[in-house]
Amino acid sequence: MTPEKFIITKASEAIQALYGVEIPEAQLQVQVTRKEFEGDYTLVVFPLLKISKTTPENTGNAIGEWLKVNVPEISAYNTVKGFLNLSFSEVYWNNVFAEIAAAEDFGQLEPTGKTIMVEYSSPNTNKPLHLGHIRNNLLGWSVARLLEVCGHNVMKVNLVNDRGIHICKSMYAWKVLGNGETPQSSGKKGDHLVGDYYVAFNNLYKKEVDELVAGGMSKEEAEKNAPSLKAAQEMLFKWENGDAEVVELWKTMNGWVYEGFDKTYNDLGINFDRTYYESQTYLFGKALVQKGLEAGIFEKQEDGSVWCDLTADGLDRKLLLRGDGTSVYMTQDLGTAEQRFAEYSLDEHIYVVGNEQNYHFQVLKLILGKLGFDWADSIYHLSYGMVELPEGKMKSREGTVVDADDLIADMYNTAKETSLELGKIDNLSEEEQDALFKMISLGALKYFILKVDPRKTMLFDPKESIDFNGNTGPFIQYTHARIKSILRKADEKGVAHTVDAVKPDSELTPKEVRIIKILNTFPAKVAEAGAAHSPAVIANFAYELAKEFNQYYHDTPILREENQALLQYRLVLVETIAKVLCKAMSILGINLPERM
RNA sequence: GGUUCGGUAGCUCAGUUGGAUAGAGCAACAGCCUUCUAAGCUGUGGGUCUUGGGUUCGAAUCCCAACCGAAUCACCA
Repeated sequence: MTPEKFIITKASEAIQALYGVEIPEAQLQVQVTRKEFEGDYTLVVFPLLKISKTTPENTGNAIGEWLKVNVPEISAYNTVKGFLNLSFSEVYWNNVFAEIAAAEDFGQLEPTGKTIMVEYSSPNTNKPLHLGHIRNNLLGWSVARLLEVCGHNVMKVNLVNDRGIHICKSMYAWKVLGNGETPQSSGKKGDHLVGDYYVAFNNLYKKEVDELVAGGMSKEEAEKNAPSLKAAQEMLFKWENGDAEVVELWKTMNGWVYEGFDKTYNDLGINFDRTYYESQTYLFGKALVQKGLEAGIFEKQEDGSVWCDLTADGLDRKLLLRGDGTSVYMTQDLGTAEQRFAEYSLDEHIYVVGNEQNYHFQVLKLILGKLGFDWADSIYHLSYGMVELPEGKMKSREGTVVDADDLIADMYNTAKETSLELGKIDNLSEEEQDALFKMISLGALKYFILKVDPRKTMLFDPKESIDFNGNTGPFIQYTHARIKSILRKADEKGVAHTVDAVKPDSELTPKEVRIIKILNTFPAKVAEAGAAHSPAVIANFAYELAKEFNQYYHDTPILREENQALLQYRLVLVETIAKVLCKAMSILGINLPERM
């Protein structure tokens, strides 16, 4: 039971005893006591004045006195205005800490038996990943991990957009301009190679349009009739009809892209339990449209196109099948959702997709509900904000995208430079150093992205590389390395650090009580983060804990403490901090080093 | 125009089931390494929480209106 819950329970007993009134627990408010007042937790007494029919001070004092006399855990109280500040006894905090320190896997919540699918990443196969994808990938992976820690069964899936006109554009450009270039022949990473041809296509297309316009054609006409676009459309048509040559080229070039993506995913430390390909799912959903037509939910126009009228729900009419009977994105998503819920009997399905698609998911949910699926409400669009540059949005056409691989490499170099400059790891081997640089650079990147509330648009300034000081991943990694260094030295000296050192009457400094309080909030933070689908909550928790440790470390002797009982207690305390930091950071996908 | 989301220190961000004097980091300035890792710690300065109303013992937080910004409203995905 959390201290807050404990106080609420006891306070309602107090009110029952003092005023003979049964009070709903929701009416009792407990918060952490502000640092300028004495106490651990504060009961807000304003809402109780109607019951006590006296001043806030009298009410607070009466309840405080009752609690102090009747509840052994509560050792003191004071009332300031309408706030009853309560202090817990040292015995209480020692017991709390002993439980945390002895816990097998503190912060891991009880299994819920629920199955949750998290779809994230979902790239197009015509260009390499950029910073926006990084946010998606890190967020998706981390939320999945967070939900595991919350006790759910989680399935991570990727839906690769491997077909469509955009891929055909790369394919066409490669065919006419590529001279058979391959990743092997050029040494380029596959996704970058294909991306280069996508750019080449657009240049070619633009040139053709300009020429047509110069020849007297209207801009609109020219954009439709440029030969390269016609050729790409022709390829898409051939692909859909199974043309052997086109399909072969499509397979080859997608293969290059997948190799490239795999490397980037691997560098980021993310993975999936299952990968879907749109080439295999893009026909899904047509049966559902038929069903909706029969049920009278959808309507067919004279040209054969099928629509869903959502104007009554404050939205517009939505197309579900084109006049020629081919499906659109929405059609496929309807079918895919049905298929997944049926196959895995999901309790929740989370889509990690940028907020530019809010409308799409609003419509998706609505239509699934109209089709009568009771699981329509179990769909959750984790809508995250864009990553912007100081100049504004990233635009591939203007060459302002921050490439994922470049960024990862830059971070690595910065981590290496900083580490070598500080010179604390000279005795590590080359391999160990390399692993450390990776860990630190990735820690900095992941923390930078994940500490921000997912819903918010965030800013990235390429000119100022991501920080390694202050509220950052490396700060927390450094904290961990410090603790591990202490523990190594304790082991060398043969000083024990087991939970046995924690006794009910162990003496505690105010700082130690504060640390125990913070540690104790971890499970609640995990639950809160899970409910909000926000790893940022965990990042903030880890930072607060690390900061608290660094202050403690600065002015409290640990290894140098001469009193053996105190020394051992403190070792257990810092070791527990390290464990909790590891668990918390594992939710963000960040590893913590033994030394740095 | 409709819908959705956002606006907190110079910059990047916390804080919103309504609570006491709104917090961190960066940047600036001033200190702390013969002592457990200075990627650290301490201090100083920096705020009409976009604006105006309302609700109440109490509002950054809830409601209404306005202003500013973003996204979206395709026979694209």
